[in-house]
Amino acid sequence: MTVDSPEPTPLHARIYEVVRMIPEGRVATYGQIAAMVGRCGPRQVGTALSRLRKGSDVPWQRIVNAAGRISDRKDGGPSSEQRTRLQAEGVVFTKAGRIDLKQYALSREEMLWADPSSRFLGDELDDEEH
DNA sequence: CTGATGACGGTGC
DNA sequence: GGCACCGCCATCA
Repeated sequence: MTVDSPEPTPLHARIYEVVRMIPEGRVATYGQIAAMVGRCGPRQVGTALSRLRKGSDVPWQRIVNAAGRISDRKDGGPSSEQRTRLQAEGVVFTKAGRIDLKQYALSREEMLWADPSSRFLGDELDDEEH
């Protein structure tokens, strides 16, 4: 191949690895992924996902923004494919087109799966509804 | 190296 | 709940 393969940077590879840990039927916010990966902001997560190649095994549809909404893409609107794929996993959208993060997003405990040693949750545990 | 960009988040109103 | 601003930071031209 004469063309150089768009090999993901180490950071992006790490992000993909974390995203793959999200169970089917659940979601995570860009911020959560960033916290789990560490040393990167939410934007890097979005950038990494935007660079995914079609047919990748990364469940990119499970990443939504902090508002529980599907982020708009450069093209303009939100990805309809993302919504379809999430609904196929059982994720329910509200009438306003939003996902109840309290119900579907990863809990603090679940975020530890990525890296138990990391203390991205430096704060005290509050009483999470649900 | 410098500047622009982007699938974002927190805060304030 | 919604909107405007600013901050963040790896990537890319």
